[in-house]
Amino acid sequence: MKIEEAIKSTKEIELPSKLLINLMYTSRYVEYTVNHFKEAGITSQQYNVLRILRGQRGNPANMSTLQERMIDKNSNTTRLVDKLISKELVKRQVCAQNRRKIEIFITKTGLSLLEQLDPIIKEHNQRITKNLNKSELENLSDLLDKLRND
Amino acid sequence: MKIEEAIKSTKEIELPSKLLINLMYTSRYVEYTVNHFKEAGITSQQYNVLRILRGQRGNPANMSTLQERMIDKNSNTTRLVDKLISKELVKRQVCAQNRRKIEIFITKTGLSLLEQLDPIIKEHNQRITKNLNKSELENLSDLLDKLRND
DNA sequence: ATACAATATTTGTATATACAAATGTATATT
DNA sequence: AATATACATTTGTATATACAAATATTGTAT
Repeated sequence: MKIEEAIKSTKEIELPSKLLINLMYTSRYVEYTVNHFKEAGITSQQYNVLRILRGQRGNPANMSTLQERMIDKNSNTTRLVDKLISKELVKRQVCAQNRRKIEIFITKTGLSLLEQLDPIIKEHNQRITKNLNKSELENLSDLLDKLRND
Repeated sequence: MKIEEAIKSTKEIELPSKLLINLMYTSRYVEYTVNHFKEAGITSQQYNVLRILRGQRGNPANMSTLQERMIDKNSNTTRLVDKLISKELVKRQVCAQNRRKIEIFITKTGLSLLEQLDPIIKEHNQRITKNLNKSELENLSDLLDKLRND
């Protein structure tokens, strides 16, 4: 379905606006199809933080690093991490070198939650992008990169 | 900047996941660049509702129509409309034919707020998409349509 | 050493969102 | 007509988000 149809727009929208609406609409569409996180008892933001922490391969990340790498940068990282701590998926400790900094580590429990989600998410991601072949996926990703290029 | 760089991913991500991350990241990126709404005292969801109502050209929309056409469908439409009413940007009345339904109209104040925002948003949308030429924009929009096609 | 600015994170408070349950209205069935 | 079912929206409640102000720590200049 073309985006104009999807949002039932009557009159023609100019190209830049149309594209941006399409971008946000499609992004929301993709997010709505995901419910693995809810089943696992976390939010997508929390998942995102866990992924960043796993990517650290044993090294801790501090708050500012998390904030910088998160897809949705507007969340309140302190409270987001609080939630993960209460679920025992991460732990926190004050940085010995600089006590303003906090070091966040993913726990064993956190890692095994991710491992449990990995195949489900992989399968889902393939399914949701199934209409596009490899070169279209690459093309689309490149165009998004180019859009952001500032 | 390539998406891997943007989110500082160390190891290679498979294409479908990479694309979906890029999609969400870029969508958020675009949203963060917008602050006209805040200046106008509304949220982007509220703006979205106002746009839908203007698109009705004098005809009312009811709650379910708004919900269906909104970019972000998970908002609580009742309360969102409540906010707009308190700002006198829309008005609501019970449908005479079917009193379960509520008819929402945009007010003169709502319309002139949109008119005031129109050129600002148009200019901004052009600026934020300036790295892509016409055919790239079309191509990108088509790929997003194709992705969603179910 | 003291004062001051810079950095890193947390907290307070207001607002928004998610989602199930409740309400009120219309339509269909007996 | 009474009852059940479907429909459209609202409300309750828990949680999340936004963002400014506060706190704590460090580095730097006097």
